[in-house]
Amino acid sequence: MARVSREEKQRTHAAIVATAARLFREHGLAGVGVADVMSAAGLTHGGFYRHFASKDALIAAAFAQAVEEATAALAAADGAAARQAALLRYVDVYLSREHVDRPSTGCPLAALGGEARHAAPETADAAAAGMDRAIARVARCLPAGQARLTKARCLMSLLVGAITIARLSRDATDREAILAAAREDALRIVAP
Amino acid sequence: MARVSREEKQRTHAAIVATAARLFREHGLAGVGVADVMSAAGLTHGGFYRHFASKDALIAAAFAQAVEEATAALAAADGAAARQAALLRYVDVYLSREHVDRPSTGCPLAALGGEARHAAPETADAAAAGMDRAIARVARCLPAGQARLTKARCLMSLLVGAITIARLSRDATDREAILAAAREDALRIVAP
DNA sequence: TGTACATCAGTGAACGCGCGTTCACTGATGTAC
DNA sequence: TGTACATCAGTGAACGCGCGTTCACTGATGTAC
Repeated sequence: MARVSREEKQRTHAAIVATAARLFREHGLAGVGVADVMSAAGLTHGGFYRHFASKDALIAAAFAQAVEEATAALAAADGAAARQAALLRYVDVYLSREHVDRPSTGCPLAALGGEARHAAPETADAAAAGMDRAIARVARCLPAGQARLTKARCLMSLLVGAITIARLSRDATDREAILAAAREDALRIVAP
Repeated sequence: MARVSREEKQRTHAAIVATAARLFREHGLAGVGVADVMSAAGLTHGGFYRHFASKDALIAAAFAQAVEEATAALAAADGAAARQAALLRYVDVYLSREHVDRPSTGCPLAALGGEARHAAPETADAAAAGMDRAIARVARCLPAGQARLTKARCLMSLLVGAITIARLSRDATDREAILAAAREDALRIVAP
């Protein structure tokens, strides 16, 4: 194939990021190569550097994109009631069996938070910004006033840790128990 | 150098595991090579396979060793008062700035929990067993009866998540705030 | 207890594979006249 | 509006490096007599 139009390039760019966001969350940063992402997006690896300066730049973009998607519903909620409902749903989806079983479409903080520390500065920066954004969006959906940000930090810690631990478990009953335990405490924070 | 005595081999073995446990927690599983571990232990990489069948076998051993060390104080506490004190101290040390800054001697669940999922089955098994052991040891130090295991699962989730998130943050004040938020909730679980 | 021999922990070079990155090339897109 | 030329998205081969693993070798340890 040869040169494609500007819009086509933008579509290709978006497809690479979306594919990367999925694959990195599923197999980890070290477990996915540039060629893997490109071929999964239906391209050859040579063209990658027309879109990104390095694998780390792709990781940074994929991480930001994944955070954006995972918290979009929180940001979209308008009005006190809608916000609380959005947050309750967020917690419910977060602490679900589906989220444990399918990291590829879930929270990137839980899937990649540990690894991001060891990546290039730009990736670590993207991870830090994504984490801040996620916490801010959770905080936005908590009742105004009294320690909103503190509650959001606490809730996010609980959610990320619960999924991390549940994914490590080899026993389905234990995984459910971990989710249930976290759900109980999460609701105590969200809807006291 | 040539063949060494059996005791010397045991000492070498222990040194390799200890060095690996430190380096893996600090730089991640993919960030540390067999040669890195061996040279940090004062050896050459060729001898590695007299001790382990593969890098994954080393990771499994290092993970188990790290869990053992990180939770030894909990297992050693004897009597109701000593157990509660041990758990309070565990939470305090866990949610400290030092733990955020120095993963190399801290909890392997927080440092490697995310990555372990992508490793070989034996490594994932070691991680699962280590997680179970940590939760069991925390549960053992909670007041007997009422939902001990549930509380332990919830507490462990909170701790692992808080450190994961705090380590992502690029702002020292935010890191402290995350720890403080988690500490508050942790104490509500441990000493209601 | 002493001696001869087998074992094997540790060494350092080498192998082989994967992967990030580069590059010459193609031909459609975009632009200047 | 049409034409000539420059640009550049995507291709596929190749490069180079790192790293897990293997291997021949050394010489002290361990063992059999």
